[in-house]
Amino acid sequence: MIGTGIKRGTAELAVLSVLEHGPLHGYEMARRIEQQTKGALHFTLAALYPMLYRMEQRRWIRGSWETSDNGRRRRCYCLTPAGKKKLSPLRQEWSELFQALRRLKKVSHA
Amino acid sequence: MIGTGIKRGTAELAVLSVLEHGPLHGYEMARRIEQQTKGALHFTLAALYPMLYRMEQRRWIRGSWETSDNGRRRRCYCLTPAGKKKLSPLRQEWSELFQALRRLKKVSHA
DNA sequence: GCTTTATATATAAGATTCTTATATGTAAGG
DNA sequence: CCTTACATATAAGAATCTTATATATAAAGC
Repeated sequence: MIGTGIKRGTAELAVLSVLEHGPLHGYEMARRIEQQTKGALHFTLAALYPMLYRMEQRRWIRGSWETSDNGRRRRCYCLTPAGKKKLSPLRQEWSELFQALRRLKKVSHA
Repeated sequence: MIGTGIKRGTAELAVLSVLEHGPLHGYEMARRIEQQTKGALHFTLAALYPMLYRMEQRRWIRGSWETSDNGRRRRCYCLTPAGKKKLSPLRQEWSELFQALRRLKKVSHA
């Protein structure tokens, strides 16, 4: 597993990525992210909920209260057009970061 | 450039990477990281110094005061054996994180 | 001589974010 | 019943980051 919780800063990308597939509520997001990364990424729920709130303030995602079949209330989030637009440059940014770190390794080995 | 400052959490890896090449002081570390990553990674010095202090507390690096040729005092840091040992698993961890994020993209596109 | 830029480190204040623990409540399985 | 899974949330404190400021020397330009 990657450290404890999720590596700082990668959480937003992970959330946007799973939401790209379709609307989800917090608990399920955490479950899928953990499952789809085979346990490599683990969300702490207490860190996830405030983060979803912040992302909603920024209008990257939009939440609405739903009542599921079994009567449980839950907050369902979907990507906004703005959030969708952020995804591509955000991935690009992370990709550049990785390359930069690799470059740093190579040079320091030279 | 990657956001402002350096992406959270990657700073430690960057510092250990440049120190692998040989001892350096803070200012020079920041300069080299920026240069070697072609400006992709930028250190804010006010964030760097406390971080070096923390890494020293953890015994990953060791600092000593030096007086350079031109009479300026500066704190020179080198990797400890413990720090060297951390480098490999730390790189592994980041590599796994990247793979996990890619996996998340693929699945969400499926 | 004076000013600016580069070198070099550091701290303070405030904002943000993370961790750990706790609270709440329903539903399903044993 | 009791435990686990579902589902969200907050509080307290720790850790970290940003912006601004302080200090001081040296080199370069004018």
